Amino acid sequence: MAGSDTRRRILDTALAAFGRDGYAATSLDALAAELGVRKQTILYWFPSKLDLFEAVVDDAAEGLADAFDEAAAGGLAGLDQVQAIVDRVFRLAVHRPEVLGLVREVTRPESPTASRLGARIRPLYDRARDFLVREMEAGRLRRSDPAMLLLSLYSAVVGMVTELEVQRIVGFEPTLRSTVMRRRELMRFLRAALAPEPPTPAAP
Amino acid sequence: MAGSDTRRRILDTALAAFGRDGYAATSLDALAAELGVRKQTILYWFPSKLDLFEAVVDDAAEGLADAFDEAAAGGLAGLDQVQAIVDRVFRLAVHRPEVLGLVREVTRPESPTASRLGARIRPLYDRARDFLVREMEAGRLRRSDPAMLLLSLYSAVVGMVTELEVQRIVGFEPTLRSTVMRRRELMRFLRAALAPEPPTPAAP
DNA sequence: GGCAATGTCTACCAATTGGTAGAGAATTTT
DNA sequence: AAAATTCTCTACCAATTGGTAGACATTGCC
Repeated sequence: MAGSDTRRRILDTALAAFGRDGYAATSLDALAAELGVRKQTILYWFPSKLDLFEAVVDDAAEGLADAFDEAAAGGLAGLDQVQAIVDRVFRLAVHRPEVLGLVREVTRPESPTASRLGARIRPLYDRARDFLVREMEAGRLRRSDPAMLLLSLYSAVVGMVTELEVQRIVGFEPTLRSTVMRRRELMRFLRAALAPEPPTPAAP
Repeated sequence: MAGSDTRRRILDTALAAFGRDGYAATSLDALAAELGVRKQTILYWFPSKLDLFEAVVDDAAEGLADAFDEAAAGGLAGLDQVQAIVDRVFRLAVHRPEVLGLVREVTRPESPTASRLGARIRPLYDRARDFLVREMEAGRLRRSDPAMLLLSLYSAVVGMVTELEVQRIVGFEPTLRSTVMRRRELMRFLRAALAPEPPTPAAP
């Protein structure tokens, strides 16, 4: 069963390449060269480039779901749970940046694979939404439209994690240290935005 | 001077195409067909595809700078100024979504044009940073690392504006109405995160 | 009218693309 | 050991890619 190992290696390398360079800029030949294998071997395991891409998307979605499951397993509440998820996504971003790069690639307007990722991610979205509603009703998070809030969170987290180049432009070399700082600052930002309103302080 | 009009049309169409489909997925032939012209006409005005792309990036950077200038011209302070800029970026995103799509394309890891956009955007960044520092010192914005804060803002705004597909996945059809809602919700988010701390309310 | 500059075109080209056909190992099954 | 299955390979291919060379038209200038 050395073959199934090949399949796994193709998926991993393809995820990295698609996530880094995008679908169009990744050629099967280049991928094969990186794998030390012929292009036809790839086409044996995946009948076409698009099929490969879809398999990669499924694979990445699974990875994301696992990460979320792990972060949600602690059964935390309110901002602590939010923090746990942010931490987990950051960790994913550090040692597998391709995954989030791929998300960015798939969520391109008019991408035919978008709905595929959507279907895989939908359960995560529903769970997150339910969580937010519950926590808002319990008064542990500030009240607001949960769907909108999720978009804000998604944008802030993925953006912060993904836009490495923007950070470089702005003068942050993405070291491990700066990543820790980024995560801390992001959490401060999120805490400020999400903390329940204080019980109407006396007017100044 | 019909030629200079052609040049302009090429830039506009290329911006739309690069911003929508990305650099690699945009072929000169397709671009030419969309323009009703032969590929060689494009190569007459821009010596190579990369040259065209760089010109497009410069063009987009100019558009962004103009938008910021316009939003900053009012000389507002604190959250009002932030809101004015967010409004302006949203307006840009509604009637020229390609521009932000291009930003996303350029800020891909290892993109050779990233530094180009960076150089063009740098003055904007410096101005924004100065503004934030000033407003924090004046007590009109919550104190925090201005560079980090800018990244948070950038991520939240661009993310919210760009990730149309994510929104579709999540069930938001991007109508004009929903865009207004998104902007409102984002501003609520930002206000909560940026408003100066209230003068320590009495402990509950 | 002649002439030079400008702009768009036709005709190619070499390289690369995703993909097909099928040979030849290696491994498993019988 | 023979046969069948599984896997990777070589050999091609048609289409598309970015780009070159140069003909042809149009325009403004003298």
